[in-house]
Amino acid sequence: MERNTAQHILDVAQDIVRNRGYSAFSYADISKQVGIRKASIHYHFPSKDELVRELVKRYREDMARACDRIAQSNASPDQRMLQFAHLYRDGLEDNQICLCAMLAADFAVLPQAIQDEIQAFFRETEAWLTTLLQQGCEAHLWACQASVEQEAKGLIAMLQGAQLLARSSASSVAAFEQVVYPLLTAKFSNG
Amino acid sequence: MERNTAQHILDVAQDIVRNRGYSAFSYADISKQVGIRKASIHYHFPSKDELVRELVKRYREDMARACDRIAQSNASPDQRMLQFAHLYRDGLEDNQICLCAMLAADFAVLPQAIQDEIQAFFRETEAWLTTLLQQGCEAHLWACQASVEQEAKGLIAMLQGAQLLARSSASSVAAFEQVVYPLLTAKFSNG
DNA sequence: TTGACATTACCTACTAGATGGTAGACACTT
DNA sequence: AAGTGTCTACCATCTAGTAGGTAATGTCAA
Repeated sequence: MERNTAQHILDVAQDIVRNRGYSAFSYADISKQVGIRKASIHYHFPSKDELVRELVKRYREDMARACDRIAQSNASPDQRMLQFAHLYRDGLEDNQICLCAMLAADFAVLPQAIQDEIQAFFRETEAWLTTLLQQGCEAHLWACQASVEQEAKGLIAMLQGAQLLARSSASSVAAFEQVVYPLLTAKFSNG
Repeated sequence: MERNTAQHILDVAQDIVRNRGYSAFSYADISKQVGIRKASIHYHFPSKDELVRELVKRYREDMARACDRIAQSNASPDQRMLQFAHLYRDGLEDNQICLCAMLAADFAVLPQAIQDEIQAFFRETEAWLTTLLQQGCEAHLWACQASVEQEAKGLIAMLQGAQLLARSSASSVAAFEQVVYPLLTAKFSNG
């Protein structure tokens, strides 16, 4: 049925991890949802750690692609900022938070290789957002109070935090939007 | 040896949960660190869910007390804001994030009773910070761009997010401080 | 003061079920 | 014949939770 079982496994694993965290997901869960036996998952991913490492790697690449798409659109910096925020909102529709935010919470129980992937993810995202902020500053669309790097870190912290807190709300998406969008348009709007 | 074993169990459990999350902590872990047998923990807390529910309840009360202490000090609103931020920084010294932020990540696997406690925690914290922001506005120490409530939600999101992301850094405390304090003093400082 | 009973706080020993992972057989394609 | 992808059946280990016993302490009436 599935053309590519390995990808299907990763899809399901991603759903579960983003929803319940690293420690609360098991091969049995994946097995049920993918429709193959537990042992067959080990054929594609020898160990749980391997699986999650590849999962984060893929997620990192997906995020990079999504950011590239925003950067290559001919939208204005402030519109790009909104599109970037959308990336964080979208997952909440299925009560999912950013994979790497979830794994940052589980950081203490992760093997080194996965920790490295997560750090790389945040480094890349910060770098991308820093560039965008810089562009907006240079176009005199907004002014940065602190350094551009700090502002980028702060923004990502706010987005990830809003996402995290939103899921304890009855309607996650609405909670996220009510916090993030007013603050964002107040700061990064050309009126 | 321990005067109050129940409190000792909660102390250890809090350490573990704030560090590794809900799903990655077990009665065996507590047993080792407290120095009593697994079965004895069940004497004090009949089930894992009971234990965590009481844990969150106690944490919520502790947080309320800490906020009260700040509110009753005769510091200025901007100094109070910094003291509030300190609450989030302090845990990071032992690589611990806010208990309720961790449990917000694990939200999907928690029983209803614990979910309710967590929601109550965030509601209370938001209400407290809203009051502080309002006081600063009225004293003309700062201006709120969005509504005071939204600003409070955004601030807590930023603090929780910064805490979460900081733990994937080599030196968590420094990472947190570098993000939070410049932004905070830029926004809420009377110069 | 003493004997009877209850309570507290722990223990050992156990259960059923879940966990990640392995061994080896079985089709099916190339 | 070789490789691919799946299966059944199994393993050791860990999980929360239970049953039942034990020693120490408290309570209270005769």
